Amino acid sequence: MRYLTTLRYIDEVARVGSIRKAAETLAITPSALNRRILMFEDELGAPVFERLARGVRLNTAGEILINHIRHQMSDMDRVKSQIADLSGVRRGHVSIACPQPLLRYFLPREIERYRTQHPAVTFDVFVRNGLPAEQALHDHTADLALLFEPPQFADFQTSLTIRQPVYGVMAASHPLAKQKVLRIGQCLEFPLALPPAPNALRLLLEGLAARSGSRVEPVVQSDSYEFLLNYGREEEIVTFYFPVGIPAGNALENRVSRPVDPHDIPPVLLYLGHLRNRILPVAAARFADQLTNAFVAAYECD
Amino acid sequence: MRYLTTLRYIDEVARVGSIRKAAETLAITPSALNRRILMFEDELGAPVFERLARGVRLNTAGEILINHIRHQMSDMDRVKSQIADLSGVRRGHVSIACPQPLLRYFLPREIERYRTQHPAVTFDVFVRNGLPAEQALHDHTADLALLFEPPQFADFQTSLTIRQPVYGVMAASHPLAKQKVLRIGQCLEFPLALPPAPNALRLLLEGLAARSGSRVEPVVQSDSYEFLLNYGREEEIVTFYFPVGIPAGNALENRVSRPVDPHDIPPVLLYLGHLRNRILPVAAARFADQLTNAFVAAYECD
DNA sequence: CAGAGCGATGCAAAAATTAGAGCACTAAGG
DNA sequence: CCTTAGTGCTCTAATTTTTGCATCGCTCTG
Repeated sequence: MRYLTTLRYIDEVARVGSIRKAAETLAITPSALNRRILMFEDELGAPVFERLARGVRLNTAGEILINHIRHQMSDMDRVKSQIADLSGVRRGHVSIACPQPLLRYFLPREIERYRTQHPAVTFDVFVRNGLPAEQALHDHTADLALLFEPPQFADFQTSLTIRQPVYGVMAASHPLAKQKVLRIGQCLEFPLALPPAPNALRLLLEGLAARSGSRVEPVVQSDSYEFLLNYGREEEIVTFYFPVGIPAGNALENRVSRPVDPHDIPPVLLYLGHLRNRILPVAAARFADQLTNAFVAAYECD
Repeated sequence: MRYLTTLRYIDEVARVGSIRKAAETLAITPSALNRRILMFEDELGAPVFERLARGVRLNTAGEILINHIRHQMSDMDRVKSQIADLSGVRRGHVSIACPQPLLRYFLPREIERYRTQHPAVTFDVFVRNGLPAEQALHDHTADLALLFEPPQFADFQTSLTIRQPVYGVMAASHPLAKQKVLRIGQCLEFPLALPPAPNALRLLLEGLAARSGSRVEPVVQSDSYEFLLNYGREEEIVTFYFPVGIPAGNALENRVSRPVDPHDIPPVLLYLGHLRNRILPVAAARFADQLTNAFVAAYECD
């Protein structure tokens, strides 16, 4: 949209922190870009950027403005998709920030399902959990976010909470694999593979261990579940995972998953939500509906 | 704001219903205006106006768009006032739609009070009740609205409900003036001066009368409280009014007001609110706060 | 203290928007 | 059935706005 050019420029300058650099990616001369900004500030009646020796930075007014700008731009996208929607085909774009376990099978399946119905809708999927995911909503890089950690910001609007009991994952030959339900005490006796500290599950386990006087000392630590799940085919390693990451029929290749007794570890909560006060594009709203239905059908939700 | 020019033009065309007419008030050639619109529609990928023989009219896409445009424009105003606010002085503009009784003394007093603190803030006050008031919010002619009728549209966000017991108003020489509290049965025995039908109070009285088998037959009927209150200085007329319209100390010149027993007529509700999902300009939000405080201090509120 | 990097500015060139006149069409009125 | 007034649309030339280029002055860095 042509009339948003100036706003788009300002957004880019704010992101990059330099008029010259922004000018490059915008395929425009720094001089032209600079003038646009000066004019805009003049019209606004107040400067938007602080001029520093090494570039520019948003001042307080700029922060207010950039917020408005991003809101406005994504709102225009929504309007466009809503209008395109009138003519029959659903077009549009959905951008999602979510933690890794969703990427294993739940989200791919859901997106495929959605796209068979609406092939003109495109998707962006970012691996992000907790604060970064909320941040993505905030700067409009994502329409929807899923968090394992409880929302931190007031402008995260939770639309669904999904209870995710913790599952232990191990080799099929593992001694624990014979049991239907795992007790946490047993699990902790085996070598563990765990994600590092600011992770919801990790914190939960550490809290639990601390209460019983012991400590969680994983032998393998990684921020990639991909890695954790593929490690320990031979060792008697135990790791943990969530139902959303485990296909129906327990089909993790060469690994098996067993629920941990919920009395030992309470279910972790998965939050689905979006930016408060934001009207989602049609495609995103519909996809959120579909996700909600899928979650509700498969797990306990609120 | 320069970048909003096209949007402003489209808004005007939508209001006037003709490109040529809009061009006049916008001080521009119809040809230029027409091109802007065509270009915009082209960018958008869909027409916004239906072309009729006598002008243009928004189509469905246009309805969606115009809503976005108005929202966007008033949102920019808000941002501007918020930014101006940073530099110390509170500037801005507040636009209010409210029913007549508020204009008598409550609103003038409150606005004056607000303006002594923030002289750079200007006000628009429109006499409007019920649907027209909600409509004013909807097309962004008003930031705040007060209604005696319960809100009809889902996008009216009530921020305060004020209970307004009904008062009977009559000449000081009127027989009923001797009483502290009026019974509705007594009132209905005297000639009445009332507003016409779609009025909250009128409907209330008719409902009451119907239940007791009688009918309300006013001898004088007017949609102006101004008139109703000034009529009947000599006759034994009774009319009704609300506390918000009655100055402290009961200082209606030559008239007296007495509460009707609340068991006979339940208090009428006055709703203060704004458009849902709209972030109000600083000035409007602050003024709404002040109003709320004033209402809460003087009347029963929820 | 020199150099690199930055935003601001003056001026001419390029791109865009605009005005003016005229066209094609529709709906009413005689 | 024709006229007339009103509408949106289109073409070209004129005008306004925006851009690019070269350059300045400033501030940090090494």
